[in-house]
Amino acid sequence: MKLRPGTPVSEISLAEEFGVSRTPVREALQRLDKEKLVEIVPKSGTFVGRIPVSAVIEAIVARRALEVVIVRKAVERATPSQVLEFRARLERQREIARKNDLKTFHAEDEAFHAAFASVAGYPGIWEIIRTVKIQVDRYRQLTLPQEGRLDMVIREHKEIVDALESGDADRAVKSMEVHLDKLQLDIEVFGQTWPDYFIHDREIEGQ
Amino acid sequence: MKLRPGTPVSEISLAEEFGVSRTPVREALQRLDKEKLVEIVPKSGTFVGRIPVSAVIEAIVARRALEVVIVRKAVERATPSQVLEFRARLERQREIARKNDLKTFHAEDEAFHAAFASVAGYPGIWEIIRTVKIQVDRYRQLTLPQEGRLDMVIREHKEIVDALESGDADRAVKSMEVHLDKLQLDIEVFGQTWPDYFIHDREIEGQ
DNA sequence: CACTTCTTTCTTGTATACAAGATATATCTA
DNA sequence: TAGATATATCTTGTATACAAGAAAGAAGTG
Repeated sequence: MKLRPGTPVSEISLAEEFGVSRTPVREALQRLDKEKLVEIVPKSGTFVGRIPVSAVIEAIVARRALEVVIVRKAVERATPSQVLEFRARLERQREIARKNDLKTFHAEDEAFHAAFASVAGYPGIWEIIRTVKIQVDRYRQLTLPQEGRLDMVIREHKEIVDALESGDADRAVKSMEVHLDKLQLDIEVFGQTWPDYFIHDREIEGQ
Repeated sequence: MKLRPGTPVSEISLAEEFGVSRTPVREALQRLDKEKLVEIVPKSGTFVGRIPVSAVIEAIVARRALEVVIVRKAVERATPSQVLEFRARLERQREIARKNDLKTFHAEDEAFHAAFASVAGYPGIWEIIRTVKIQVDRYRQLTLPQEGRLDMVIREHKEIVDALESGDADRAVKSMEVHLDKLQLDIEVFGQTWPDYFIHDREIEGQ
């Protein structure tokens, strides 16, 4: 994890680093504040955002619900060429997994899911998912990557693509649910291990 | 509709109106820009956002998916006192409907749905719904309120609460789906009637 | 030594001046 | 008059100066 939650990030130091004034830095930080990636405390300082535990839980729930809708629509609209593109993606994932390149694999995984949203004609819904996913990804960066996880993910992806190709919407939805349910890890326990990195419901003010 | 889409809203005029400088106005406008409520064109001007047709369609789909999750969880977690609060809300809605106070009714309707999210323990998901809902609400302000619509809404609300009270999650979900499906109006036709108020997919750039 | 109080220094919040591009207007030219 | 061109004026983008509060440190006090 590059920047530990709670680490101060002052506007002026960022401005100097990027060679610009405080104004554009401020605007960028305000956007990040809204996405809960930083916490701006008036007259005090700006800090790398702690991960709101409840947000992670809700993000997983929300993502699941939205991806189910996406995959159902994708089955309805997918063309044969698009199905073949998914096959290509699966093969690419296998190649990346062989090299054990986690960073690239994560990017390709995200592209895989984004592709379903694109096929479904729901780019806006993917945008929502991408937003809530950020906190989940941040959380997952703290967990150790499990042995054989990549191959498991690819098998689940393949099952979804198989269902897509067969045109079986219910099966595709079921596969997607199975795939996404793997994200439900023991967050509460984890939040107690690195308490400073997380923020619990009670601490959240306003809004 | 108070401000017609496309109407220019300059930073300096807003600053004078509120008696502050451009800086805080800019920050507010940037937030609105992200929510697609205004469109900031660099070096040109800021305008009241046109309603992205595709966003409205996707918003309805996304909201439906998320509210289904919410209502299912709400049935699971609702306490008797919370059920009674919903009964009180229904009665209040009837009172407002009798006065034909559309503005208040809309606020109460939103509070009704927000209450389910609260009971479900998903305030963050409601925040997502609230965000996507904005464009839908803006669109609906352009449609004429239909005769007897309020009574219909209340009946649908009552059906959801009845299901909640009986603890029948599937029935509650079904009722919510029926309720929300009423939002699916003929958007495409409408977008052609007032073309300037809307923005179609092709016109959207970047982001 | 422990505690309180005051001062200094840091942070973000706001106002303002200037830069740069887009757009509308006026002017020139055929 | 019609069109093209140049100018003026508008907009947002950026830099900087100052204000106000928070936080950390120093100094005083028991």
